[in-house]
Amino acid sequence: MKYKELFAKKLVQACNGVVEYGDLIQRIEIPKHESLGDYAFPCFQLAKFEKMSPNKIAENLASDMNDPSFEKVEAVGPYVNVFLNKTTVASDVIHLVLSQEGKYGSSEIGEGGAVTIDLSSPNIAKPFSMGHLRSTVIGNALALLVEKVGYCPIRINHLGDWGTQFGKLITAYRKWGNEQKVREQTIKELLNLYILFHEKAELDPVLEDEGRKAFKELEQGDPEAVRLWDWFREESLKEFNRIYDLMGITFDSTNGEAFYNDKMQRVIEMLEEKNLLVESNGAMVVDLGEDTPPCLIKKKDGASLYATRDLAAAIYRYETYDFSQSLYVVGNEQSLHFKQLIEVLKKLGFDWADHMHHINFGMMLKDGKKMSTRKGKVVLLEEVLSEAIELAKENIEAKNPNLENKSVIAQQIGVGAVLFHDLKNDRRNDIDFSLEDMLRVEGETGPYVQYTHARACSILRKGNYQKGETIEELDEEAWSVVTKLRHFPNVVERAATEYDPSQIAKFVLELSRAFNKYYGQVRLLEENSSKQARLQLVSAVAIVLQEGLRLLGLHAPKEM
RNA sequence: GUCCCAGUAGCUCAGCAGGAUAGAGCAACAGCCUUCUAAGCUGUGGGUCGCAGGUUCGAAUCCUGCCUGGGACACCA
Repeated sequence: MKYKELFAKKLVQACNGVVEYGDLIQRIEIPKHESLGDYAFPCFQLAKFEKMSPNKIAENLASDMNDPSFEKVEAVGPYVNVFLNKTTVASDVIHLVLSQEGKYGSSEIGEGGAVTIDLSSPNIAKPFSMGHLRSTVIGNALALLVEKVGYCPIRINHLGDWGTQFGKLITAYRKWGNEQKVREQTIKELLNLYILFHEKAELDPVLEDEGRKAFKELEQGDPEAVRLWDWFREESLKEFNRIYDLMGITFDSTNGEAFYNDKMQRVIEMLEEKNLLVESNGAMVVDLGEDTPPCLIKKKDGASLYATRDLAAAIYRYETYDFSQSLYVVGNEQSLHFKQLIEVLKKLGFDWADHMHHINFGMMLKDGKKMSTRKGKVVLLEEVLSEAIELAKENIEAKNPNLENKSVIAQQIGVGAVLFHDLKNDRRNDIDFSLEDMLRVEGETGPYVQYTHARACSILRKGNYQKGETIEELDEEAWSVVTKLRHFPNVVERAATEYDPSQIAKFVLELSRAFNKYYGQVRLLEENSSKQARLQLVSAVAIVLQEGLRLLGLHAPKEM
């Protein structure tokens, strides 16, 4: 929609080019209150150029301006307020949505460039906790968003399947493990062993050394260690896939940390070649100057570290995918790590490191504190999802017992509640875990938006909606709905360029609120001359809600 | 100690490329289902925008300092 641009052009004309178009369009704002119009231009700055009061300037500008797209232009104090022509605009917007359907809001900003997205990345042999939910859900939404604006997303599940923790686990298994028990309940039993290890290690620090030694064996290919590792990995993946299926998330690659095991030597050689590797307290590090702590590359015992593997992974991704951007959806607490990673890559001469972005997010806290796997203080995602689905089922039984496909829809709603709860706020905020909040279905929630969509669909079914009618006139009450629909492409663009799915979440909430209000004020199915125009608006709302929900990874059932 | 992030209504949060009366949801209270799904809508009460300075015609928004909370800071990831 070009109405803002049109307003800016008219302003340039009205002030005889005293101020440039670029300056003007930047200052145009959307008034806080609908009663003040659709766009506003504050005249304070102009008052400095001309020797006139802002109020006077606003009056002059307003009187000089008219266009068929503008219903009214008026000066209110120091502002020029524009009211768009509702009939024209509503007709334009609704037709655009109805003709483009799911493509409405799409763009080609990305020019087909590849965007690798490192997301989810749970640790093998540990339960899939609420903490990993955030990375999974945010990463998936970003993949969908980035695709919407013309990039080609590549979802990489960088499994935590390597590292000293496996040495610890292998050590624990050798000491206290019971094969039978592990076969029966792999993850649960492995978690018990992991917790046990840390309990014992507090009393007997020698265990830590044993754990490190076991990892070293694994890294060097010791057959027995590798056998255990393979087994743990296999079983864990089975469990993770069950959860990913539930959430409808797939990956383009599940190359975890282990995949880079044979690619690290090359990185170390590159670092040596550039004389970047220095010895420090027995370890090998890259010095990053005063402001940044050095990046550890190799431990005293020669074993690799997280940074080493991530360097190899970054290079591998660049060489494999030739990405235009590389995103890492990883918690706040790893900010320093990514800063170091990017700096080391730059020291290696890789300019593309500038296109790597740490998409940080806040932690999932429990009672205001960090959850710790080591102490067994984790909330299991699968349990939360099951509860949410169960609750959705109960709601359906109570409210719409004749619904078909109850269990499918209950799953879509239950999962929707959990995902939306994670996405609706700025990703950088910490979230204190609250099952109650997560299961909520009223107010600012996923099910509220889904419900609104289902209601719109219901109207369309009952009203025998036909495509292709023209819009003569629409209710006054519909204007805020039309305005929301009109803004959708801008919201998509902003959400994508700022890596911020919450903007989509907020948008679908606002659209839902506007639509529900309209729905409450106007009897949409009343037989009169407005009916077809109304149904077209309802159809446009349903399309945009569905697309907004899709971008967040939620389903939009037609009935619920 | 150094660095990063946050502090807005009882609670959870929007708003923060400076602009017109600071907005939602939840919770509380009061209404609305013989008519389109009440997972909804309407109304009421509730705010020194952490504190103190500064920049500006104008600051919740930008700058500085302080307070409070959280996180990171070498062989975990």
